[in-house]
Amino acid sequence: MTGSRQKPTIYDIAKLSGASPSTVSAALNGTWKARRIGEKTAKKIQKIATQQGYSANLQARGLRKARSGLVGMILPVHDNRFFSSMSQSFEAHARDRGLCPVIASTLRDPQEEIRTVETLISYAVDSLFITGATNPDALSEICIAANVPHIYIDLPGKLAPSVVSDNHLGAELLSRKILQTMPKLDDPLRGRAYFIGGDTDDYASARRVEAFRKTVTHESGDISGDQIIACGYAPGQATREVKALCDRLGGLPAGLFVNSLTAFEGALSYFVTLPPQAFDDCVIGCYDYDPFGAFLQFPVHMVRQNSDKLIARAYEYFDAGTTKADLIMVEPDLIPPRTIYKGRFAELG
Amino acid sequence: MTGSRQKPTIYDIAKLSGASPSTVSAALNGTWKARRIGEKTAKKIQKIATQQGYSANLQARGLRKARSGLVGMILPVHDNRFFSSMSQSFEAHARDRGLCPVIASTLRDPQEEIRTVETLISYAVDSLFITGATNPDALSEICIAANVPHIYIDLPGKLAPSVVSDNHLGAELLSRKILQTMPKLDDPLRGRAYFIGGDTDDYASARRVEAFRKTVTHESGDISGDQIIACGYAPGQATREVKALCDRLGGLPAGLFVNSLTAFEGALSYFVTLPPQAFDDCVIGCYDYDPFGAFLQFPVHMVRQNSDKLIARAYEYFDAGTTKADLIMVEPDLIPPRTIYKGRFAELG
DNA sequence: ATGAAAGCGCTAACAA
DNA sequence: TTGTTAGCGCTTTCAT
Repeated sequence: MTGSRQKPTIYDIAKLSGASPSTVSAALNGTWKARRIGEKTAKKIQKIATQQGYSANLQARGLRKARSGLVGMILPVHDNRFFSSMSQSFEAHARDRGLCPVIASTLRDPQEEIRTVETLISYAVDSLFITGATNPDALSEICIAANVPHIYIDLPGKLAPSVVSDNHLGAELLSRKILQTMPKLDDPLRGRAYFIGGDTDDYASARRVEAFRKTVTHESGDISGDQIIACGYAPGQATREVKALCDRLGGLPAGLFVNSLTAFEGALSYFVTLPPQAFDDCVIGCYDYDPFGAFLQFPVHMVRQNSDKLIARAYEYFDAGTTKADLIMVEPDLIPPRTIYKGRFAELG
Repeated sequence: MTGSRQKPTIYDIAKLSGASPSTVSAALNGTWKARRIGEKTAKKIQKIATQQGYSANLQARGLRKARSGLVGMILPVHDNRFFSSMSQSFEAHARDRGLCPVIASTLRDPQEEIRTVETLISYAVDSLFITGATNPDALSEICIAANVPHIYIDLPGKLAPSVVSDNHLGAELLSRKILQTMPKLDDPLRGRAYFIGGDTDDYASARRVEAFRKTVTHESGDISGDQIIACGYAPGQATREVKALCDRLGGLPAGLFVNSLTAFEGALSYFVTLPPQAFDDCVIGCYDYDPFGAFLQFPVHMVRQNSDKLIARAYEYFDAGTTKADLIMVEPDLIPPRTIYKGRFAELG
């Protein structure tokens, strides 16, 4: 069994090459030119290292240099289109910078968020990306105490820079699209646009409601309180509310702004009970994107939060080395019905 | 600026408490009972540590103990329902064991897979979960050389234990369901079941085709080669092939076994061009699950690979400390049409 | 152009 | 019951 041999260290390579450990170290970590090691020495050492299957112990290096080469990200769940595409981007950008990404989900549990941030800090992550935190400021305090640069994605923190999707703009685009393309109906109540789903305590939803309000008021002169049904994100609740709305109106409204994929799923489970022609005089929009939206029996406008752009901006912020707490806005994309979006990683299944 | 202070070490705590570093170490890492440290000493130290905001430097611990407390997983992409739910399970199980999960995607690039495995090994991961590898054996060699326990998920490796979804069983269940519920049509060609999508070079698909073959032969006495259209996973290709098939048959076949979500997406982009009644005499099944399948205008049976079970079995294997290279089979679930599956993390958006 | 040696923060013998 | 000490593998002055 040769398989159980230990991994070689710089001391092993030093012995084999006749050079000292520090020379080996320099030869192998790229600093040899700066350290004025002879080219032939360096090459020789590198050759031996390769032969021996040497690779640096990154824990040891991290310990010595007090930076690990790890970048951390915390998010609520992996199992979600938005967050998983963030992971994908986060990772790609980390690789571009020679860093090793560590992504952890916290299940929207404040305790878990704190524990996770502490764990990542214990592994000496060089910086931390935080998304979907329930209590940003508590996390910032921990990071600040540990001297770890951090940035919030999609949800602003007061104590650190943040990159957020421009919810107001996205909702405005979607609202306007709905209002401008929806049919004129005789029934005044059915002829209006309705906003469904989400929680106005939530930063993102509050901004979207605000934009919906503004746009509807702008286009139709006024808006009534019952046009906004912020019934939370749970699919079941959305199902009930959409059904109640349609029962009240005697049919689908002319316009429907659905404020999240989960609410959309809920609405859909009511929609499948409807005949196809029920959708003839209704324009539907969904804030959030899922490719399957393209395959429904009725067209639906979707807003796609550009996760890659959010992540890219965050990295750029760190690259720039700026230090003041900024709020960086990223515009979302309005996706026309029946569009199958091809993203950066679209060809991979 | 108190924020820029360094993190306290056991030496700081030692000074403050009057105890020695090793006593502090034991008091703070839980080994103090075994080390026969007095309870009051331990408590005092712990109190001071908390006050000082101490947390262990896990790199240093890892270096000393030669195990990092990290568990690695590599997968092709994050941005995929199956893999992201694997991530979710992988992480939950890691947490249960007090380990820190590091998940890396390799974009189905053999070079990237190797680089990533090497990186994770350099961080001294305690074990490695590998899924969707293009060249398992090469990765095993690296892991074996570095003495890192590893396990393959969903794709068997020859040199290490593997937990795989029982593709044969899943395909058999789905095939049987399709065959037993599909309508009897007068047209003999339309009256058959067809298999579309996937690549027979691929381990999983090969097993599925095998099961489809067997089941069809068993139920209808024989099978013709043109019932199997393994046209790859690309949506575009599936669109073309489904369209060609329907053109040839003069309508949808009585049964259609679609062999992946991506192929299904492709089929759907043809289906949206069809009138709803086109689906009246066609039973559709899809190997792989997406909740949006529940919202289509026609019913579709889906097979859900139970990612949580795959991961759980893999962890159990390590827990058991067994060493021989096993092949562990996990049965997938057949999901009836219009079912919105509620998983372990279903309530989290 | 290269080597010797200290030390990053922690744990684990071994002493006491 | 607790302290002393060596050393995990690496980087980095400081010498030479």
